[in-house]
Amino acid sequence: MSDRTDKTKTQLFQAALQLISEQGFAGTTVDKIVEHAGVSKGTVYYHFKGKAELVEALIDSELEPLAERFAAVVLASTDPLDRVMAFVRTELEWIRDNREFAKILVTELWREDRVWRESLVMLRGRILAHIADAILDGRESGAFPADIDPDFAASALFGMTATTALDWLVFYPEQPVEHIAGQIAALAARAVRV
Amino acid sequence: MSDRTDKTKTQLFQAALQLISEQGFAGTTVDKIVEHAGVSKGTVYYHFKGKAELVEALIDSELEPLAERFAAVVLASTDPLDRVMAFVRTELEWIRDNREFAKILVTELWREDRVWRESLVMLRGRILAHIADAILDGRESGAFPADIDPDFAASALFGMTATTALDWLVFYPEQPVEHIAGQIAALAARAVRV
Amino acid sequence: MSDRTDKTKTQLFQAALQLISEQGFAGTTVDKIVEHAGVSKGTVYYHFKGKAELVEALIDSELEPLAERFAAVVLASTDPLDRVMAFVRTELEWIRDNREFAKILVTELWREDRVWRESLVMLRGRILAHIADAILDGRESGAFPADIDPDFAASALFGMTATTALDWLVFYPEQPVEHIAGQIAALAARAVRV
Amino acid sequence: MSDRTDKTKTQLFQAALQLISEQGFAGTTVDKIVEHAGVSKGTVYYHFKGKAELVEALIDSELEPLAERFAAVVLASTDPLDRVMAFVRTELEWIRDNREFAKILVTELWREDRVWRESLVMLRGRILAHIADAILDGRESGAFPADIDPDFAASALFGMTATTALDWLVFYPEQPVEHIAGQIAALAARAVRV
DNA sequence: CATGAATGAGCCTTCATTCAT
DNA sequence: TATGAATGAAGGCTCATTCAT
Repeated sequence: MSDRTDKTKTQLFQAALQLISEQGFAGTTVDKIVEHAGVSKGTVYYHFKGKAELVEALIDSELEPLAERFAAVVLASTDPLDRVMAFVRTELEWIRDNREFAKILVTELWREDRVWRESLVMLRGRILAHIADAILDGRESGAFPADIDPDFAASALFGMTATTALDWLVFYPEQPVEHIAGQIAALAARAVRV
Repeated sequence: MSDRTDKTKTQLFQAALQLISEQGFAGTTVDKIVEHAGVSKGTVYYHFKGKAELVEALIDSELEPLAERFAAVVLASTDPLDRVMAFVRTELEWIRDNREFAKILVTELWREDRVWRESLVMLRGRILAHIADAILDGRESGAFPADIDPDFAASALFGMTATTALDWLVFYPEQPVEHIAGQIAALAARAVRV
Repeated sequence: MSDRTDKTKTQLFQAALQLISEQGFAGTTVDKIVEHAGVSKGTVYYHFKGKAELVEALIDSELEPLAERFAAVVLASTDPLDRVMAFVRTELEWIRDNREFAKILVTELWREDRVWRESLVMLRGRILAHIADAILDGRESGAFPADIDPDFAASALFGMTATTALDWLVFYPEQPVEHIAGQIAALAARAVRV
Repeated sequence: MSDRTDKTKTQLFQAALQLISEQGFAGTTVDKIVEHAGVSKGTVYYHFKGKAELVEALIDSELEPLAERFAAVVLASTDPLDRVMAFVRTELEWIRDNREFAKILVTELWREDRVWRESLVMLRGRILAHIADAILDGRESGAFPADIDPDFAASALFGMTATTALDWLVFYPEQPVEHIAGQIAALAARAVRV
């Protein structure tokens, strides 16, 4: 992949990311994307099979670093609760910094007719595996309830954090992030402890 | 509103509900709806201003009973924890029985370009107010932590239940509902304890 | 099918026929057709599944009368040679009067990727069956050679007439039709004699 | 023209010939051709003015040998009927061996909007001249009818052979070639004899 | 109250061609 | 001599909406 190709794809990704977060996938036309990116329409179809594949590539390129960040964070400690809290904090920070992209993820994750769904599901699996692992550790060491289902709890913590953060950012954006973070952390910590 | 009007609207609602739950809002054309409903295309525009208004009316007609159900459930007890748990259980049951419609709600709630968004936000407010009220009671009675933010906790419990239930129904549909219910209830109960 | 629908389809057929005979199928855009027909673009897609289906319907509507004309002509006599000559003459006249449409038929008949190919092949079969029948009669009565293959000879006479007529009309349009007719008739008559 | 240029053009010709015979001219994109030929897209425009000129050059390169073959065959004898029959047999063999290319020729010959049409028409003229010459000989020697039009008859024989052969190959490919050859030869022989 | 033919703006995509390297 | 990224005009098609009946 040449430098020129690299640059063009980056421009397309940035334009698509901004527009889709603002107007959704269906509402974002290829015309708008290329106008924003400053390239011609045919360029999209030179680099990608179509609009959907462009978005798929965009999602992949955005999510790969995210998955790695989660992995690093969760592996940074050995204490189960620390690991869970680090995970929740990281998720929260990421949503705060990528609010629009996070909205895309939530609204697209359960749609079964999207070509990039597989990417999202795979990513979700990789991320949740880390946190489920930490919960399993905590359950076995007695720090977490004996009857907790690690996979399920991981899903619950992830979803609670995501939707709550979005709710707050969308409906009450004036609230300081620290307050949200503290509240989510407190709820999460209580939810898993014995 | 005559009987004939009533019947026509009902047919349109049923067709739209089924199709949108299967193929999304954008994927559901007016043509498909009227074909399913067994009426002509012009009929939609005789009864509604357009497709969006039809969906809005549909959502209103579906959600009103839901809001009332939540209100009744939460008011049925005076014990804070009972009220919270009843709420979670009701939400779970509703998602289980209206899985596709629940998907619509989640994927549409944060989209700011939908005409029916106001309906959804209003509904969310009404529902969350009940549970926030219960949490406030619990905080004041000492049953729940003193530093819990009722609005925030309500949002968190609601979101956790919704996303987790959907996760499970979509990704692991073979899991028995009882298991999900038990795990969500346990997490929720722990999350609000002192 | 209402009167209005009838009228619209007729307009579309006329426009498509003229344009395709002038510029071929691929060269004839839907935009051009609707402009010529005086209707809007969407009308094509209201009445037909797409451009190809419009052309298919057009071909069907044009060819049906042609097939009937051939049938009537061939059945008008009982003398084998008369029947064959009447067939050749009719084919020639039709090509002379529908020169452009005839070009379409020849250039499309052997293309295997056209949706209307089946229509053309069916028509060819129906037409050739009549002439093959006449040739078989002639063979059995001794008027035609004993070893002549009726199906084959029918195909040969049909093709000879068609390509020769087109050749002359396209390459030497100044030649009087009578000369062509006489020559073709003489060749055909000799070709089947004992 | 360097060796490299030669090799590149040959690769492009081979790729184009195969693809066009399979998918037609319009269905064969420059992208497909260069991919098949293993060269880059710009190469086509370095060696040719465009797609059409590439095809024109291809047709010229393919047809030149064919024209020479016809010339040689027709000139190999002095007996008019032998010459005519040799011509028909050669045409038939060529169509049998180049079935797809023959289809291209038939479907393109009457289209007036192709840049290579001139090539085809010129070729047709050269080929038909040979056979018309033989027929003229036969007419003057009394072997053929006195009122036969040589140009016309040449066109008729050529067209009859071509369309009949294609008909058979396309619609009844299981028929042995010998049967077709015998029938065409018999028809042709009868058609021109006194 | 209902119909359904007609509309047309807007969409995604194709593809021959250009041009800087 | 060759490359391949970029171009943009043009095409077929969708679909919410209108309107005469």
